[in-house]
Amino acid sequence: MRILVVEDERKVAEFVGRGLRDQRFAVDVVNDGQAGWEMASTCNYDLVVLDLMLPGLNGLEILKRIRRRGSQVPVLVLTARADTAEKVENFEAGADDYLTKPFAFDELLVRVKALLRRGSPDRASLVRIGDLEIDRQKQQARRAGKRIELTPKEYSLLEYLSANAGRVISRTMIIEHVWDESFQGLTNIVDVYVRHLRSKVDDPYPKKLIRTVRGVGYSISNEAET
Amino acid sequence: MRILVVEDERKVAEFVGRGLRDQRFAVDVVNDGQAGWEMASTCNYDLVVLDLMLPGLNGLEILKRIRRRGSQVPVLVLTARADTAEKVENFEAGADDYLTKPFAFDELLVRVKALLRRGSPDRASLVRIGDLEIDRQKQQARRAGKRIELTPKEYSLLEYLSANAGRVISRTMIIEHVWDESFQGLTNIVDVYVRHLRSKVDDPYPKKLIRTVRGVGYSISNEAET
DNA sequence: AATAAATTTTAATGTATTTTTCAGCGGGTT
DNA sequence: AACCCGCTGAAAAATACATTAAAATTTATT
Repeated sequence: MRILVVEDERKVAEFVGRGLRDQRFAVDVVNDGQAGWEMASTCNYDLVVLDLMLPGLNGLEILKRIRRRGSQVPVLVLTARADTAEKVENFEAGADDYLTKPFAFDELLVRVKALLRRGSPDRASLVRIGDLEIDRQKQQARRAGKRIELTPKEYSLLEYLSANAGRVISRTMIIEHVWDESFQGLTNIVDVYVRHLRSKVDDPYPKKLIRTVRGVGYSISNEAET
Repeated sequence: MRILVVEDERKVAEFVGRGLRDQRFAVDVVNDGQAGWEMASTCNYDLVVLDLMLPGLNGLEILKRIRRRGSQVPVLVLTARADTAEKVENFEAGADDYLTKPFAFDELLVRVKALLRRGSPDRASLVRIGDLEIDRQKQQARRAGKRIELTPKEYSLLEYLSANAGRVISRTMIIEHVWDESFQGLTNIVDVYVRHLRSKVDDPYPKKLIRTVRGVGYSISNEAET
C-alpha cells in the first residue's frame, strides 16, 4: 500500500514517515509543494497525507489540482488551525478527512486505516484466492489453513497481487506500488521476489496460483488453465 | 499508566507530580496552557489533571478542544473557586470530575483512581496472559503465582503490551505510550527494555510470551505457534 | 549534603534475516 | 539456431534485532 506524505516540517515528516513504514506501508515523503504535486500526479498512491502550509505550492492548491484531474485518491489533510471556515474549504476542495496539528501518531494511523478501508470495497480485510487467504488486518497469509511466514516485502507483493486478483500486473506497476520511488534502474527484483513468493505460496502445493504472462507481467488467480 | 498534569503553580505541580509518581504512574507535568494542549493532543494519556487558571491558554479551552477531537480521556479539573455556575460549565465542557483548591493529595489520588477504574472496559484491572498476571491496581506482575520485580519503565512497557495482547505493536507506538515525546530520534531503547522484560518475564520459564515480529514490532500473547 | 544504589539511557558489538544484485541457465518463439 | 525473456541460486549489501557494558541520571540512604 503506497502513501505519499507532503509535509515541510522535517520533524513531523520524518515522524509520520517512520510510523507509517512501521506499519508496512510504502511511504514517499516530500518536503515542498512543488515536489508534492509532481509526485502526486505522476505516481499512483493509495493515499495522500497533505499538509496545507507548504513552501512552493499551497497544499489546498495541490488538492484542487488532484481533484481536477479526476483522481479519487483519499487525501488526509493536516492543518494547523481548525477554524470552521477552513474546514469547509478543505472538504469543498475534496479532502476526505483532516487532522489538526499537533496530533498523536495513533490518531493519524486510525484515520489512514479508515480512509484506506472505506476507499475501495475491493479492499476487504480478508481476501481469498482459492485456498489462499490474505488477512490484511493481521498482515499474514495462510494456505490450506496453514500459516505462511512472509517477510515484509513478500507480504506487500502478495497483498498487491491479490488486491488485483485475476488481472495481469506489469512489473512497472508492481515496483510502483510495492517498492518506493528509489527504484528506477534495470533490476529484476520483481522476478526475484515472485520467486520467493512462489517458493512459499505455490511450491508446496499442487495447484499453482501465481501465473507468469510472458511480456506483460504476473497475475494471481484461482482460475483453471486454458 | 500515563498521566498529564497541567498546572502553573510550580509548588502544586511538583507536589502532585511527585505524589503520582510515587504511585508508579508515568507523569508528565507542564506549566502553561499552550504546552498543556500540545502534550494532551500529541500523547496518549490515560488521564489528564487540568488546572483551569493557566497562563497562555485557558484550561477550559483545552478541555473543550480535547473533547472536540473526540478524545474520551478522563479529565480531572482543578479549580480555585467552586461556585455552581463554574461547576456546571466544567461538566458541560466534558470534565469527568473536579477538585477545589486547596486539596489534600489523598483526595486527588482517590479521584484519580476512581476515574481510571471506570475509565474504559478494556482497561480491566487484572489482565491475564497465560500464567502471567498483570495487576493494574497494584501495578505489579506475577507469573506462575510468583511475584516479578519490575522497575517502573519495565512495568509500563509490560502493561502497554498486555493491554494490546495478541496485537503486534510497533516501536513507534510503544515509544509514544511508554516514553514521552522527547524520544523521536534514533534510539534502541525499546529493544533494550524488551530485553530487560524478557529476562524477568520469559527467561526463567519454558513458554515464551513476548514475541518479536521482524520489521513490525513486538507482541505479547499466549497463542501457540502455527 | 554526600554517598551509594538503582534505574534509565546511550553506545558498541555481534548475529540473524531480509533485501538486492548478479551471472548463468533454460525454454519458448521467431 | 539465435534471440529474448524470464527463472533461479547464491553471494553481497543492507537492515533489523539481540545483547552487553558502560555512562548518565534519578532516587534512596546515611
